[in-house]
Amino acid sequence: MTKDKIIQATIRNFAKYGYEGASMRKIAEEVNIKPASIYYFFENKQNLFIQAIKVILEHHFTSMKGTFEQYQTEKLHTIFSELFDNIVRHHTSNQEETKAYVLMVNSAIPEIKEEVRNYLATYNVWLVEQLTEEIASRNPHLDTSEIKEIIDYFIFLGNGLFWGVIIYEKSEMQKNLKQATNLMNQYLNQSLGSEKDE
Amino acid sequence: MTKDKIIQATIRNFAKYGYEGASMRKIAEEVNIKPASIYYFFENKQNLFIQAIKVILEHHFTSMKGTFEQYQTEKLHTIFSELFDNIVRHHTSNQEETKAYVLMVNSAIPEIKEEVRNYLATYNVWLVEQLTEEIASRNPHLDTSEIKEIIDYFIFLGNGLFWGVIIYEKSEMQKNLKQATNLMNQYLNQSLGSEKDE
Amino acid sequence: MTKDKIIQATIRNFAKYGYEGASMRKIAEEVNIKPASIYYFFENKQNLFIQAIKVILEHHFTSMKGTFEQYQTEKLHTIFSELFDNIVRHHTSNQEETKAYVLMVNSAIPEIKEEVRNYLATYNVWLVEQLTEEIASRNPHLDTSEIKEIIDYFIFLGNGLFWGVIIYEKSEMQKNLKQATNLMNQYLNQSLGSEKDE
Amino acid sequence: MTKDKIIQATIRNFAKYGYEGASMRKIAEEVNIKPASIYYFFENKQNLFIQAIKVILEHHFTSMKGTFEQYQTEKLHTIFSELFDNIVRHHTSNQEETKAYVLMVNSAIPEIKEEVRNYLATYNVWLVEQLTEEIASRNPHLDTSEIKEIIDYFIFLGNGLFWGVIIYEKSEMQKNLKQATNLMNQYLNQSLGSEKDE
DNA sequence: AATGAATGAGTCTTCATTCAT
DNA sequence: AATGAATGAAGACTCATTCAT
Repeated sequence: MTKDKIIQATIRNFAKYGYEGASMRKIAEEVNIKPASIYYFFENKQNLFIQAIKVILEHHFTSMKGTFEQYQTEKLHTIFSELFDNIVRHHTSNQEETKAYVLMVNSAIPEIKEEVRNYLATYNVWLVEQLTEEIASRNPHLDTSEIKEIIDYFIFLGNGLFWGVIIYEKSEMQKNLKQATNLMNQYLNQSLGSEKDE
Repeated sequence: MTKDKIIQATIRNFAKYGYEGASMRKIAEEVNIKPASIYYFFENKQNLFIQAIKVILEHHFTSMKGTFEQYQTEKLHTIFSELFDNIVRHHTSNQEETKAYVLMVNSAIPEIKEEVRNYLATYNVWLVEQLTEEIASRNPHLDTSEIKEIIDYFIFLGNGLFWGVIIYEKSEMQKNLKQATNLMNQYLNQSLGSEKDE
Repeated sequence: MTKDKIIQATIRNFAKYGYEGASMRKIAEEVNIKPASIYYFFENKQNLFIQAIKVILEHHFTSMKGTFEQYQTEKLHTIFSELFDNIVRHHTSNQEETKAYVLMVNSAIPEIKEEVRNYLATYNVWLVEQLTEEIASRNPHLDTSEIKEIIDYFIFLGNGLFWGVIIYEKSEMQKNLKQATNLMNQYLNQSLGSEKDE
Repeated sequence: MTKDKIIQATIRNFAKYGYEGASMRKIAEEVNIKPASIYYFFENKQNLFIQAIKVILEHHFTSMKGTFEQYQTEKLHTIFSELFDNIVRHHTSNQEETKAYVLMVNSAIPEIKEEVRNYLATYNVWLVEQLTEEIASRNPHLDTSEIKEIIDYFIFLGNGLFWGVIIYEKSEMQKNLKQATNLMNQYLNQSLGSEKDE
């Protein structure tokens, strides 16, 4: 479908050139249509880019949610480790979306920045909710703030992984992945005491 | 000096709008000169931006080097903790340079990307050299690969801090800073065995 | 009927934006159809506008003719006064058509200008013929050129009324209407001598 | 000077094609520069047209004021007759400005319409003030409302002349001019009684 | 050291129009 | 009778850059 192809080309061009650097002409060229035709599907450039962004963010959410649901019943160490793994996997295999995401985060277009910041907030809420439940059910003795701290460490390590994907080659990320997992396990073990977390 | 003012305006505009989004006209406006005047000091747009980038990277290097030299003689835990602290301090108090840096890393302009990648490599070599020396002198029993592993963990945690500065408010970074320090200390303690590192 | 609705929307848009400023898209929007659908009824933009113009001019002619026939048998003063009244009434209650008319008169589209100039000429001939007959029958002693002069004064005062409708509010036109009538009566009385005009 | 030439070309194009029909490219062509160069002198299209309009209106005011001052000391009949003469002379010898003026009066661009409406109001105030003084000084027995009525008749007849310039050829306007003068004199004589107005 | 004037190339966008359905 | 999809041409405007002064 033409509309989808336009979105995909927009993501590619956004990642490569940024919002201002990307041009309707180049996007059209990649879809093998004329620039004017884009305006049949999208109101204007900003609108097109916002819709492209929504696709990227939904894709990210779907990916993380899928992983979470798949490993929900495993032990905590596994859940965290698999989530780390998915962060790296998702972003390395969707490098353009990831680069676009980095550009969006500080976009000069308020609507774009807003869109991403909102997503980040929503995603965070979801993540905290899900993880809180899994941690609490496995460790009834932990209070809310202790649980929140564990999650915060997880998120912090996830940030390290994310930025790694941006500056390192895909192949180098295995090392980072192992580091994140090690540090998280180490922290978990200490934090949960000597008990097993099941 | 006009030339410096142009560089500073360029950094601000680069951070805000990216390379393509930044315009000679706006930069000139901020310096209270006419666009044509910029060409007295800089060959062209690309050249101007490359020189601005050099200023940013040198500034970063100076900052990190300063911290390193200041705490070089302290114990390892302190060195790492102070370096983390400086990462956060430098980037939060130079947000525009930091945002510009994020844009440069994947710039569509090869010369810009190259410039940053080269710096990153150089900086890394310097960091590894310095840290290797300090770690080795304090832990003669560690072999090269063990030392390298410690440094890698440090860098990984530094990446988490860096990305945090981009997406969180300045005030939230203290939590991240503590997390990085904790994890590093924990790792160091385990990695260096039960011995003191002095 | 769709075709009529298109014509009406065209008149509205012509009045508001002029020929070049009016767009097929906006016209279609006002009729709740798609631009492509207009082409089922009209060959192209110019054709559509010419047909809209014809509607405006026919409407004007019908209006003036109606008034003339209604008061044909009255005394001259009344005929002129009622015609003035109708000029004001017709144009104030069809402001869009009137504004469109003003734009047409000097349109850059030769076909449009032509259409209106032809109408103006035809209308003038009709008016002169009708008025000549009525004046002559009531004043057998007047020769052709004397009659023509009376008509010319009437037309001149009508022009003043017409332009008044364009630049003044509807409410202000009563004053103008009275002025035209006064001046015409005054002129008629002097021109026809002290005799009654019946 | 380039800027002036642009203004003149703008007036010509505005008169011929209207605001939307006139294009920066055509204007530039007539001045033998490139469209981009216009933007060195004028912020944008609207701004350019507003400045062109100001030139037209100032020109009109200068013209009317000049005539008024020249004949100020003559008897009333002469003043009115010369003002009529100047209305016709000014508008026939500046047909493009006059046509532009007609388009402005109902422009879809609020700023343009506003500009002209403001001028019309200001001009009217000036005219009424000047004429009031001259009429009053020559006819001390007239009260304000009687004076105002005379002026209103003058303005009404002026409107008829103005619209005549738009729809008739220059050569036909002599007849209109004579009609306006006759009607005004006739009205003046009746209005001022049988007395001389000096 | 700075700029007024100018421009070619390119930006996003709108427009009238077409044509298969 | 109507439209979804598409486009060539043109619109206003911006941009980096030049060059004489």
